[in-house]
Order: sequence, then structure tokens, then C-alpha cells
Amino acid sequence: MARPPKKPPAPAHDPATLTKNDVARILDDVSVMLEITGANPFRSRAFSNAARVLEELTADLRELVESKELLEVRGIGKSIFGDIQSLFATGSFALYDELRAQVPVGVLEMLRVSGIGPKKVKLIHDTLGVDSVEALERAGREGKLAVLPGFGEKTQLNILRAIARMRKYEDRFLYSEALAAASEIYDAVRAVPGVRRHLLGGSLRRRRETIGDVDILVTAHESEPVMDTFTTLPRVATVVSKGPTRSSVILDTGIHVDLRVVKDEEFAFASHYFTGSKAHNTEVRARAKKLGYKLNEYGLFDAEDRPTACKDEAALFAVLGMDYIPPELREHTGEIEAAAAHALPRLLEEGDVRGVFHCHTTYSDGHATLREMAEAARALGHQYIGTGDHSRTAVYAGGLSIEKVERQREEIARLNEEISPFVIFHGIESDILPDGSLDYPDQVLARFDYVVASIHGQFGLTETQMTKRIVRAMENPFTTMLGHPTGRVLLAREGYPVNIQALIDAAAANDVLLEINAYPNRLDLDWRYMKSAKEDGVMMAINPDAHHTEHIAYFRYGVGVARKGWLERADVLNSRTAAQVRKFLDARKRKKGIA
DNA sequence: GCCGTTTTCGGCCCGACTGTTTTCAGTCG
Repeated sequence: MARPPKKPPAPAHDPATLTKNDVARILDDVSVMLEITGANPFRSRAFSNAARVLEELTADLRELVESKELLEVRGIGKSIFGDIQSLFATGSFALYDELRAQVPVGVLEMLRVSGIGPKKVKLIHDTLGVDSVEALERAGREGKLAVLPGFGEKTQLNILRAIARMRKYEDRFLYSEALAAASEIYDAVRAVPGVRRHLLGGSLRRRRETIGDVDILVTAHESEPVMDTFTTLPRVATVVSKGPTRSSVILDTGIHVDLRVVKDEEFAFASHYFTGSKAHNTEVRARAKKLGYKLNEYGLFDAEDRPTACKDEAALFAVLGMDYIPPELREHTGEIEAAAAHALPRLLEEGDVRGVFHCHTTYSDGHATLREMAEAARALGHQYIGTGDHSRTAVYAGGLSIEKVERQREEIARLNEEISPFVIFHGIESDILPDGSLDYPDQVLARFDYVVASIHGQFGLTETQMTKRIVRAMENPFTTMLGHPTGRVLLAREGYPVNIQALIDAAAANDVLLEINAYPNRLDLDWRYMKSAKEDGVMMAINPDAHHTEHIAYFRYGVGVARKGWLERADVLNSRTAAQVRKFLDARKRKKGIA
């Protein structure tokens, strides 16, 4: 690059507090900086692969490095292992320092402007000295971009528009928001005459907790009418591209939507391809190759390039020697091996859920009464609902005094007689106090059907302190479930620092359930940890954390992430009948000696 | 830089679309 900064950058990270996600981000940055500096693209890819691999690890990274077990992980070789080792020791490594000396932070930022990639960024930086998004915008306004080789008026305009869009909109959306926006477009597109099969694909179909863009796939004899409708829908703010097989638009909410039109006989291959994930697809293609096929979005071809017909995805998987892999599992976390060994789990389904726990009422900060919540749950076909109002320390949320707890218990008893066989379980969401104790005396805790213990304050502890605090709460015999285990708020707030594996261990050791908080901006426990929690014998509960009657249906988002976490019916308490839940809770109390 | 029933070198996914070209490079997914 043209002008490296004078002094070498200071270590950018404190090695003591470096997390797995920090390391992944650094490796990603290295990958991007390698691209910009024109290094071997496969070397760059090796770093981004390694970053992805780290993101999917559930064990403690620091321990994996110390025990050298990380070297066994596919995608991490000796060199990158050494870099990570160095990161934990010194907060940096040689290549990282070298690259940061060459590529200013602002240049990395420029890559986030859609439509320009490493080649253009390098050219702009080298010839104009532009080193930030702001400087890029200025250069565009002054017409300096249009005269660069390979650029033109249109490219310049697109860059300026992309910067404006980037400023105006988030680049990711909650699953719930993206689904609402996508459904409207999807409905309009599949209503076009001539459309035969259709699918909402991509990360929505895989039920990721956040969504980058929406992929819609349809089959139609003629693509033009479909594309014309799609690109002129009222919610479409910008048409990014339009062609016979692929068009791309941006909605007024900032969400990107891609539409692909293929022939009917290509549907199986295209739907697999456009569902992803990218990592899953790469693995499946590699498997196809080993079996002597070539797989792409249009078909499966043998050595003589003859196509193999597949009427749907199940047929495609079958040809490749695999059971059908549900979309939620297609994240390259062992699903391909399991499908080949006919060992995929039989995933939890919405219909398996017979009731939910952890619902708020007007006793604390909920907006509906006990009766209204119970009736709403019954209308969903549920057999029971469990409350989970805030405990007394949560004054800001109308936390229940002991006297209010008693009143609620009496009302629940009365209602239970009236609406039987529907059952209301009396639970509480007890704050975990700073020292790890719960928020009521034992004799009060003893009278609840269950206790959800949650952190709501004092987020500023270190990971060790926070882990100790929560584990202590889990060791309390009255704690039935751990509420939103990390406290994250998607797209807004990272979870508090905590050793999740230690929480899983504590859950297994103390027979404590882990909550799958199904509120759409939490989805906490993260699905990435569910498989190992399940393998450790931990049971989970899908809790909507409802504050309105409509929120009870959020359990569906919980089912989505539970499926991503490989959970089966037996792994969640909600699949049990009201009588079975009562029996389970009673047995647990007897075992703990608190009945 | 990573990987290996195509093993220690030589691959590493590849097709669609745009904007700039005048036959293709860059970007994206």
C-alpha cells in the first residue's frame, strides 16, 4: 500500500480478556487485509475459514490452545494455531502487526460499502490516498472516483448510494422482523401466474437468529413476469440488479431480498443450494465429488455430465447416501456425517409443545392478567402455562413482594379449579443477587412450583466472578431453571461475560434446566451450545418470557432454535403433559429434599 | 494457509450480474 503509518501499532487487544469471538474477528480482519494487499486468495480464505471454525466451537478456546487440542480441529493448521497462541500470550501476532501497519482501519471499513471489494479499495487507496468511508464519500462527490481506470459515472453513483444506505440501515435483522418483511414479498411473488414451486430459503429457512438477507426461489416456465412483479413491488426501494434468473432488491426497511427463478426440474438442487449454509453446501458438494458427481444449483451430474433427476431435496440427499437433513441443521456442525450414518435426531416440532413457562402477568410488568394469559395459552392449544413474574429486588419491573406472591398463589389456585383441566403453574423469575443468592427466603421459594433464576443487574463482573455467581445460584436447591443464560440482546448487547460450558456443567451436576428464552431478541441459550448441553444430559425449557398474550406464541422461535440445537422431544420439558410436568417438578423437589 | 481413500504437491465452488470494456474484471452469494 502507498503510505504505511510511521509507528508500529500498539497491541490492539488485552490478551487476558480476549474471547473466542475476538479471536475470530481478528482472523477475519487478517483475511480481509490479505485480500486488500493482494496476497494469495487461498491464504486469505484459510484465515476466514479458521474464523468460521472458531465461531462454531463451543469449548473454551483458551483451554483448547493450552492443551493443543485446537490443532486437531479441521481448518486450523500449525501456522494459524501459532498465531492464536501468540494472541493469547501477547495480544497480537507478527502477520497481524504487519498487515495493520499497511492497511489503515478506515480502509477495512470501506469494504463494508457494498459494491466495492478488495481490488477497488486497493486502487482507491493507492491512487487517491482515501483511507476512510468519509474520505471515500468526499472523493465520490468531487467526481474523483469516476475517472479511475475501470470506474465510471455509474460506479461512482452506486458507491455514494451504498454509503448512504449503509448509514441509514442496519445490516442485520432479527429473524422475526425479516420473516415478516419476507412473507409479504414471498406471497406477492408466488401469486404471479405461471409460478409453480416456491420456497423461502437462505438463513430464514435455516431459522438463524439474525438474518442478513432474504432468498426467495420459485420455478416458472417464464421468468420475466415474475421478475417484473418482484422489482416493482410497492415496498421495493432500490433495484440492485435484474436478470432472467436472479434479481436483487432492497426494501424500504433496508432488507435485501434476492429472487431466483429456475426450471421446475432444477428445484431440488436450487432449493438445497439457496438454503445453504455456504459451509454446508461446500461439504455436500465435496461429498458429491467423492461419489463421482458434480453438484451445483442446476443439477447433479455424473462423470459423463449426464444429469440425475431428483424430484425434491430428500431425493437429492438419498442419491448422496444421506437421510434428509432438516434445513435448521445445515450449518456444517456434524449433520452430514450424521445423515450418512442415519443418525440424525428426530427434531422437536411445534406440535410437541404442550405448554410454556416463564410468563409475566399484571402482577409485575406483564400487560395481561393471569386469566387472560391462561386463556390465550389455551387458545393456542396448550394444556398449561407457567408464570414467571419478577422477584422483589426488580423494583423497576414491579417485582413481587412476599405478600403479592401469596395473593398470586391464591388467585392461581382459584383459577385452576375454574379452568381445569388447563393448569397454571406458579413460578417466579427470581433475580440472582450479586452474591449468587436468590431473592426470597427459603420458605417462600419452597411454595413455588418452580423457580427461574435470572441475572438482571451487575453486569460488570469479570467472567470468573459472573460464572461463580451464577453457578452458586444453580447450586441452590430451589433453582429449577437458569433464565436467559447469557443475557444477550441480539443486535444490541453482548451477553455478560460468562463461561457457558461451566454453566452447562453446573446444570448437569445440579439437575437444573437451561432456559431457551424464546423472546425474539434474546433466543438465549444460543443454539450453538444446545447440542453439547443435551449430550451432557441437561434438560431445557422453552420460555417465551411473555409480557403480552400475543407473546406466548414466541415459543415458536424457541422451537426454531431448539431444532438448530439438535433437540428432540425428550430434551425439552415443554413436550410433557401438564400431569407429567407436575410429576417432574414434584420428583425434583423430593430429590432436592425441599418437598 | 490448509488438507489428504485424488496424500506431501497441487488444488482450494462457481455462476449471475454490472459496468466497464470491446472480451472481461470485479463483486456477490
